[in-house]
Amino acid sequence: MELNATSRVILGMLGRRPMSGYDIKSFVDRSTRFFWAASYGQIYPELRRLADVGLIEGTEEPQGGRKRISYRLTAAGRRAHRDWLAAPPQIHESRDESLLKIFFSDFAGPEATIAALQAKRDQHAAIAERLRAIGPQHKPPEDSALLALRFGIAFNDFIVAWCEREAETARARSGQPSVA
Amino acid sequence: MELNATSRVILGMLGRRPMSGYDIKSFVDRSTRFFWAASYGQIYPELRRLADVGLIEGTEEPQGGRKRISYRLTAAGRRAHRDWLAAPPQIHESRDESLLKIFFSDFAGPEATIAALQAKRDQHAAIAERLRAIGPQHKPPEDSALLALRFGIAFNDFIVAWCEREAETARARSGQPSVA
DNA sequence: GCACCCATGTAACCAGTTACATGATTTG
DNA sequence: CAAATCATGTAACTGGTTACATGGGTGC
Repeated sequence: MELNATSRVILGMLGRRPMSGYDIKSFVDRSTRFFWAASYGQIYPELRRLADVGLIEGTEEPQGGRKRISYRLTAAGRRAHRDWLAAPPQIHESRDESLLKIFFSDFAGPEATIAALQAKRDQHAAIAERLRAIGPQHKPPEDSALLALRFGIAFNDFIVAWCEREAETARARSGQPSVA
Repeated sequence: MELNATSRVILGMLGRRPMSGYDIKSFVDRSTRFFWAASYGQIYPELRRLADVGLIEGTEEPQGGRKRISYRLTAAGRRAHRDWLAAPPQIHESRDESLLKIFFSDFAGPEATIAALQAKRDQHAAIAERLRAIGPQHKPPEDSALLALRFGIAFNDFIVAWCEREAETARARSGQPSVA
């Protein structure tokens, strides 16, 4: 029963605590979004499929007249999630337009390379800032989730520093003195 | 005339030199693949579309009885490419299964977190190695392409070091002494 | 002669986003 | 009472990969 990409994050989230589809979506948006997104169009059909194959089970828990289905892992679901965790990671895709621009930038001259480096710098500085902002709000929920957050921050900070350094040397090379 | 994602890499490649669809595909596979992939199923239809809207033009240059269409940028294509380079980067997507595993790893206990860190480390060490291998083969073709390569290497090296550091502290925390 | 590379192209499929429909509840 | 939020769900679309079909050229 080949699990697809979205089911990984669903199983993972339900491994933390029972959740509704809505909960999963909003939690993903506040946590894994930067390296693993999911939309309603994926989540709801996938929840049904996972329930059909017995990896999760849903119980209706309406809040007043507002319907709500809370899902949790079954024993088989816990096993599947554990097995996935133990298996070597496969997927590592990225589409990085800022890096593509750097790659091609000398088509428009050395100033374009510097501009592309600065644009990338700014982009990652903004992400690092957003990641820092979500840090304190969740008080230590689970260790490894915070570890992933720390990774995101460290990693974006690294890119900011790298871009600054390279822009500096590129600026120096193209004759313009560095700071003033 | 909204350009799609694949057309960016096509325009960029043709900005370096005239190429066939086959050339583009194999060059992408040896260069931008890690941060911007493209498949034949995207490239060939897109070449036709770009030619239809006048951003590129193709000339048939059969090599013996083997057919071959070489494409190059038109003036409009050069303009479009330059405009794109100058615009702020938008797309920055990633799907990182190794980080998702770190995120969820404490579901299976602290040893699982350490294992996930090591798995991520190994993955990026392998990528860094592959990037280093392609470095010298292309002797400085264009500066900014090499800059992007250097970015890939630095960035993967950083992740390797980060994972090692975190695995170390995690190991120390879980009682097992670090090296021996 | 076989395997492999050059070269173009498409059909079938899969994954995923966007935008909408629907409706209850809460909050200002 | 309006707007935001909770909540589920789907249809239409977009983007993309995989796998195949086709055929000539090159090297062993």
